[in-house]
Amino acid sequence: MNIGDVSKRAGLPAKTIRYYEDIGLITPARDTNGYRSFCDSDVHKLTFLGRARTLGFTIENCRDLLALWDNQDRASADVRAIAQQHLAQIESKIADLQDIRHTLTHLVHECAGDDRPDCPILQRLEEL
Amino acid sequence: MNIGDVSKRAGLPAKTIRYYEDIGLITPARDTNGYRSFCDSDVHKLTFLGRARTLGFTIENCRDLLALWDNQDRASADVRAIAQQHLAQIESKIADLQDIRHTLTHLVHECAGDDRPDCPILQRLEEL
DNA sequence: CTTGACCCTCCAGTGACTGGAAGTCCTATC
DNA sequence: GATAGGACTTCCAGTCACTGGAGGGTCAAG
Repeated sequence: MNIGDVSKRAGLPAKTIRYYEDIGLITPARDTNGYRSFCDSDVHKLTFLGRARTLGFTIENCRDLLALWDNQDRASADVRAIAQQHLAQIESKIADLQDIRHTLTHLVHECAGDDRPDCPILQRLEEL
Repeated sequence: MNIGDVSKRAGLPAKTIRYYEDIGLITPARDTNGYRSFCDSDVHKLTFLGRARTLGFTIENCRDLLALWDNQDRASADVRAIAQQHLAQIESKIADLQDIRHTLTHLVHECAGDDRPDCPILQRLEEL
């Protein structure tokens, strides 16, 4: 299977797939003409990667998850640890953004938003 | 005032301050020895920038906000528009992350997290 | 006169791609 | 057989907002 088909099947841009090969996440075979020749397992891995990335796992997380996925002797605790740590990061990021949202909402509400120059947003950015 | 003092006062790393000069956000004077010589207005601007960046405004937003801040004839509506647009982006990012959190929480709860290989997290990343 | 803290510039790297140039290969049509 | 187009290849550069480090100049204290 060529990269274009795989791209459609896995839902990843061809560029991204080449990049994943570059950094060693996949190692597709090559045809005599130099074209990458993907097998089902490659497509499977790429789909897996796409899902994991959608959930915000870093590439290094993905590398670890793929290794565990490949390893039949894995302990599910190892997978869970990665997911749990990632979850904690997501939660802290949400909290940060919620703080920011709070402040911004406040500022936007306070500002008249007309053609006069007086603006509490700018004032608060000075004083905050 | 030298960059070290400004760094403390504005709460920004010296590296960042040099970078902000590089990209034209500030233009501090120079002493005869080549050292940057910051005036109060520079420090004021840098503090403003620090605040805006903390709230997640992009550098280009900051550039616009600084210009409005400098411009006594500004309309507060222009400032508000920038803040409002940014707020919308923050809110959409929060929503995305909350979706991810939802899924991840689910997965983590389902996984036994013991020394057996069976792992619903990996399964779901295949199927999802 | 030396030590150590501070300052300077310039280059490279981060993460995870993405865009584009320049060239090869395959397939279909005339 | 020529040609047009699309798909594929590699390689280089750019994104965003810094950050780290090398290699060197400057300054104040002892």
